[in-house]
Amino acid sequence: MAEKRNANPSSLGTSPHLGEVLEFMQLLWAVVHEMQSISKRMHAQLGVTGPQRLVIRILGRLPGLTAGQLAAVLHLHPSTLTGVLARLEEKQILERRPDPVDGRRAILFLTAAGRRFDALRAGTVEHGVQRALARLGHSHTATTRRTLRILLEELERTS
Amino acid sequence: MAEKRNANPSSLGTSPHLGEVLEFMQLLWAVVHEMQSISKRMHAQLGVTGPQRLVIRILGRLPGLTAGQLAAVLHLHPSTLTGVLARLEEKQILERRPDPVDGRRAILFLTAAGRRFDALRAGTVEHGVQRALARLGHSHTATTRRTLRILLEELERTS
DNA sequence: CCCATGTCAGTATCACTGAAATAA
DNA sequence: CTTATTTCAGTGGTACTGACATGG
Repeated sequence: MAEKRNANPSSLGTSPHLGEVLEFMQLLWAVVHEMQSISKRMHAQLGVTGPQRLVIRILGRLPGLTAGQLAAVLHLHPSTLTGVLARLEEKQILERRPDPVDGRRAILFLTAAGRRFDALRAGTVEHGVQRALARLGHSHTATTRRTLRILLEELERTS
Repeated sequence: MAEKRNANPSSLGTSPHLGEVLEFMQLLWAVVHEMQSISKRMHAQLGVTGPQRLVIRILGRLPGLTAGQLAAVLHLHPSTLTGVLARLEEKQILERRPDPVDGRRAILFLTAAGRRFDALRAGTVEHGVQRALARLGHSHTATTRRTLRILLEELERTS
């Protein structure tokens, strides 16, 4: 069964028949899919998904964010974030307190358990990204970041 | 402690407090999320999602693929592809014929309706990618493709 | 008998739309 | 009253694991 591991990738994985844009699409969706895949594995092994862990990491750096601010950082719809936060609160990873200044808002903090998740590295998406960045080197990393930002901008324009 | 941290709210999107890897993660998840978002909008407006359309585009170029081959091209688990194909078949976009050579296999073809979807451009993920690639230029496109491939490899190693 | 191909059932997260509740 | 913030209900697609049917 390990035999089926793309015996000849050059004919399928990078098929010359697909054309530049389509090949790029294939690659992009493969990355997207792989991120979701790892996210799924993380959930089975560690108990949190990729997006959930990103929330944890960001709150570790910026405690006391409101839900709306966090949604903006993540480019997420507020109603999507609600579900993510509910799952994290259920697992007692995150604490939601009412903002004393503005009662509509919730401000967000990690619990002690949350800080332990913040410190994890093995088996996370981040771990793979870290290796990729190391392999790319510092200048390529900056270039890639600019490229991703351009891609993101143009995707956001597709409305 | 009465430190006012309400610096530019716009600096949140590119916050300097996050660090290189975490910023990269944020950007990467933003791209992933935007792809899913557009996919959702496509489904509402055109009737097919992003992954479904990628299947259509690839089958348009390579008709007669088997399900297993297609799963390999897409880096998808066969059982995931089953659902995608079922939805496309239901919409009569795709036709599944038994392989005359090997009865376990199904070989896949677009219907006439499927070929119309293959020709669409407006409002698709591809359209945004195309604009981004045009903006990047040919040499940068090649660089980005290499970078994505490295990223994909390292992500796949996160098992 | 054993392996390969593919489907099916069950489970969970994400991502939206649209409406509603609450507070500024 | 109007606007802002967040939650809630409902819908659908993706992605797996593990079991299974069927053909080579």
